[in-house]
Amino acid sequence: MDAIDEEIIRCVLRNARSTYAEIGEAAGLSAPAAKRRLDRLIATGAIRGFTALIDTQALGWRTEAFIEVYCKGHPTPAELHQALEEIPEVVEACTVSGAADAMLHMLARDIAHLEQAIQRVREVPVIDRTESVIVLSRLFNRPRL
Amino acid sequence: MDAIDEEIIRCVLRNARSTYAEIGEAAGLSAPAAKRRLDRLIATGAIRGFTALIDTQALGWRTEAFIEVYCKGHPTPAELHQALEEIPEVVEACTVSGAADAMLHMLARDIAHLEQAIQRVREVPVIDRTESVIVLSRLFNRPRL
DNA sequence: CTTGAAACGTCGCCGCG
DNA sequence: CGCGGCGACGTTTCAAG
Repeated sequence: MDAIDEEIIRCVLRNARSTYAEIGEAAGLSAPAAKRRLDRLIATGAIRGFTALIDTQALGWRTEAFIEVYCKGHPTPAELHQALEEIPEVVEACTVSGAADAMLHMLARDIAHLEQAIQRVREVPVIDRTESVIVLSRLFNRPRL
Repeated sequence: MDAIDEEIIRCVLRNARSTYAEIGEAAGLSAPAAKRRLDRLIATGAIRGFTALIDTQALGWRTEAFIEVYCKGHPTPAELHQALEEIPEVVEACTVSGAADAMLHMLARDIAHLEQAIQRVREVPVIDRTESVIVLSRLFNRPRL
């Protein structure tokens, strides 16, 4: 994990479909060397995968919300993980400090769909109640780093 | 935008570095046809780009937080956008319903770094105060859809 | 790092609905 | 006329030296 690896990460963060020659150029390496570095970053888990940035608006998923989750008792992170992963509208889930136990990021086609998905969250036995914050407009969403 | 395009999107969401032959196989198309579809999805903006999923833990960015932002007066989304985009630790920003005006998702190396970045957020003239929720553990983070 | 063979990206052309 | 398949050529990948 050195400056060259960071340069490679910056490159695939900007465009995951870069060729190894392009990655190598960005990092000052030949294409085969760039491939070995990238393969190693994937093998060690520093890079978890490659994905596309989808315009959810264009696909009709226009409704987004942050949901604060309050639990009954003290469920383990693993229990929450398992229960919430079953709900595809939950895009992101974290346990958090403060009054709430967890924070969810949810994505749905419309308000009706969101309501139905939140209903499924509330039906998780260990979850007591939720507090929703609806997203009005997404200002930006930066590729990390 | 039909079922074939959705299949292509699911494929590149799962692995943005898929070859056109793989994308085509997933969608029931030949490689050139898959490329034409993918190029069109990019051209129309349905696909905004391709990026890597980085294990931020492995790179020493271990501290994450959600920040509720309360503003003075009624700034436009554009004003907030411009001010917040200057702060690289702000990974995501949305205007929201409810008591707060905006919700930020921030990423930092450690608590000291986060504190310093939140300080910069507070120095934005239009921002009145912030409320931080520190992420304890990330349960999951799903590629959307 | 360089090499050479295999795989892939890319383009033009043609056929179909 | 848009859309998909096919074939061909230049480029990229990738393992061996």
